[in-house]
Amino acid sequence: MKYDFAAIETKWQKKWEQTKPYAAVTGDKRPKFYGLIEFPYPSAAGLHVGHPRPFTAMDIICRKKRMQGYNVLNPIGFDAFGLPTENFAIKNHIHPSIVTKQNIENFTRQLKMLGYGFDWDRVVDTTDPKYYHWTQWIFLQMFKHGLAYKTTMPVNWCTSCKCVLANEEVVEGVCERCGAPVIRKEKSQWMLRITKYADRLIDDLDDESLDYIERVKTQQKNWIGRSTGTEVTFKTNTEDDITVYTTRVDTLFGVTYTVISPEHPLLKKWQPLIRNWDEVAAYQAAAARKSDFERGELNHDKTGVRLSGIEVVNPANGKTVPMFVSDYVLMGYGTGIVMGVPGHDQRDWDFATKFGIPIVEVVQGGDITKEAFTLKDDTGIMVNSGFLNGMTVKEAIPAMKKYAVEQGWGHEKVNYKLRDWVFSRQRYWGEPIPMIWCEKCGWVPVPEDQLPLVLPQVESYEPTDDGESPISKMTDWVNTTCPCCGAPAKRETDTMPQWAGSSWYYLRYMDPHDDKLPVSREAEEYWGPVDWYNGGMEHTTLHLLYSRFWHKFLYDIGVVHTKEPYAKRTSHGMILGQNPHYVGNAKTEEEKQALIEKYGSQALRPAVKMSKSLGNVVNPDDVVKAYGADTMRLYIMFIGDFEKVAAWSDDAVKGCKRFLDRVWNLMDQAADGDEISEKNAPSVHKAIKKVTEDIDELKLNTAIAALMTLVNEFYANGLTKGDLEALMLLLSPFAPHMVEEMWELTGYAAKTGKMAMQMPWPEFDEGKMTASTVEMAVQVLGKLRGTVTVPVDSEQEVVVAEALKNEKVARFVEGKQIVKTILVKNKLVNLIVK
RNA sequence: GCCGGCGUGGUGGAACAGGUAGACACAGGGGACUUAAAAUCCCCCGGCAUUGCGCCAUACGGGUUCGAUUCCCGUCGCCGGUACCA
Repeated sequence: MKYDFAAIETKWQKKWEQTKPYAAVTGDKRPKFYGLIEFPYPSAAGLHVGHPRPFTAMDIICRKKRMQGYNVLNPIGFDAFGLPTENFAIKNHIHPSIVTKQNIENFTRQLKMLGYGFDWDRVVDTTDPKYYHWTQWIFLQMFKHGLAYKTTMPVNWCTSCKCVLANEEVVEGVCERCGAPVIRKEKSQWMLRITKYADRLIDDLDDESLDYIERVKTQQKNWIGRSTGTEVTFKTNTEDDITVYTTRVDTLFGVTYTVISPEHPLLKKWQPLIRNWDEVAAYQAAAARKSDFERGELNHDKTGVRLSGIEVVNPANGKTVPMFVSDYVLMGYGTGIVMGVPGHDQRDWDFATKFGIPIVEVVQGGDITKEAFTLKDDTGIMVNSGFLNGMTVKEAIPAMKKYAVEQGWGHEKVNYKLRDWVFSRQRYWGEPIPMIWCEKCGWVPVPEDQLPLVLPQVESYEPTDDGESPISKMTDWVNTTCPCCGAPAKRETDTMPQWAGSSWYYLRYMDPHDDKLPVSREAEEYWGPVDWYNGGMEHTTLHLLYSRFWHKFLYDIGVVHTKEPYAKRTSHGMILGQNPHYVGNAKTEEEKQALIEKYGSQALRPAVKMSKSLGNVVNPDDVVKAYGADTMRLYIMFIGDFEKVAAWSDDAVKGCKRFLDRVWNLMDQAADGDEISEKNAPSVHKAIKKVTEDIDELKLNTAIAALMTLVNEFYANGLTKGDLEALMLLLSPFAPHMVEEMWELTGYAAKTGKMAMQMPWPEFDEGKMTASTVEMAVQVLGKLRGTVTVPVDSEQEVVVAEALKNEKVARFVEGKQIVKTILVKNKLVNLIVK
């Protein structure tokens, strides 16, 4: 009988649809396991082969957990608000809600086609008012707790599209879509005070119960960017003192100037005192015109203007130094004013060199005529620094800090790179922010019993010329009355960013139909926290940080009972496509040269990111059609180390199909006998151990290799039905459709009354894993000279005696003395001769 | 620049509390079965020497060790994140 994957997969998918073997039961007595994958954005292009990698891995983990007796929650949903859908809708003149509905239907079809064991009764869709009701509710709680506020701040403004862009939409200083320059524009925006949680977001990462891969923790910490330094106050010749922030207070004696950011409000106040005001004002205006890109990434050339008439006094030595305005000082970090220590900070060195400012050495160890000496370790000794002279930098920092505190002009200060979260988007396809502006009462929340505040239907959802959300044109909707005083008032027309809906969706899966709370206490206490969350590296900073922040807030207001949302976080690597311009494909030297000339370093890579323009996109539909879902699942796991990038290969897929064919054909060869055969016992038990452990460690590629090895053994040794039964159970999480069909055909379904996926996971017996003899390596002076077969656990004398019988070994030992013998039990013996 | 990570056959990749490098697979070669092809089954497959009994091989150069892909120091190259954060 042939392995007819198409018919088999359709048959079993239908059966699972009807019998719902993947339903999660809240409150069940079995131990719970909540396995989560990042829900997809339902794009018009459909599922990409990148999706099945994490989805299949988590599906396998969850299937094994079910067989091990766990009550498993393995949910799926759709992160459906956002720009791509809105842009698609604008281009094709279809309402975003219709586009979304179609895309979700297509994704659902594809996900079911791949045989995932999702609980389809718990699907979450972020654009469903029943869902965003609670997204809005959480926002209101944040507002009530002082975590949401509105403020004016610069945003990215596309000069051609005339609209506000998210940072991700600005690529190298121009608009991602139209290529026009992007400038900064002041706009009033809703903000979330994530900075208030900065310390907890860092410190809780070190909790022992939190199992995140190391690079994720590091990235979170770097993003928050906590640094401990000192704030130092300098007196000036004006009525205002200035304060600077520094992490190198030890270098205070090396200060030769100070710099103020062009946006600093003090400049305006000092206008009458600044003798070259015209020059300064011109510099300010020029800086404001520059995009962040010009100011930062592109151009590190230092510019600036000296403030004529302003002088400041270094509190450490009483010396008077000048002040400059320069855009290398950021208003948003520290105090917006820095002290210039050109001897020991490269940026300051560049600036001082350009403006002819003196450079003073206060830490010995470098050559400050060539570059700044910035080392912070013990190699530098303090000089030209009064009472600090002779100390190392490490000693000088606390000494100076202590002195500054005593003198009353300095104190320790912690700073963060993390800024508050810009939460407004002037776009249509997002959750309306449920706030009302009243001239008398200010910002008033929409009463909770009026939630959800449904996104109104508009005629045009294109961005408006003035940069306001398209909803602002809906005067019927915008004009309302103040819930507080009843006076005429206006609704907020900004919507939330795409990050909003994804910040708490994992909670909704626990209790998806609740209409009183985002999640009931009962469901959350049973299912929380997520036991295992896998997602892409591209989400390890923002999404992870945002959702951890929301979760901590919900913890504070008593909605959830854990401090962290996810107990364990892993990440998968991207799937790359074959590079059509790879030099390796070239037949002749000339062709090679031509490719390198045309595509540069791109031509040197065998695999690159899939893209339509390169024509290397693989569609899961095509793979499933040609080889079946089980082959697709197997291949995407076999492709390589789960955490690393991997290149798709059409050829290699065939190998996985061949393997499944070989498994299928074993049905004809299995001899009677319900037990695991004695001959195969060591192989079977080793395979059980390997597959069990590898799934837990996310090493799905070697788990599959172990199954392939087992099948090869069966072909070599023959097998019983009992051997085949063990193989079917081990393969069931990987190739569920085929295994269920085999389970039925071999009579196990009738005998047990269960599907294979409902059987207990096989247990291995350590005692049955080893044969009676073992092959050991024999080394002479550390070099392999032969192998011997000896009884398991043989003593040294036995192994050595046997080893010396080996002709080759004997030759290398001949005429020499064995001075030492190293034995690694059942593995090798190393003879040291002289 | 800074912070992570990685460099193993023609290819994807195994093996790292130091212990037979190249599991498993793809591509390639040979054979069996076929009128033939596909499919299937069996064998070979790092390099150089030789016709098996040797030498060299885990980016490169050192070190520790009986023994290093694995640990340490240095160099080169690639990938990801981040970037005038004082």
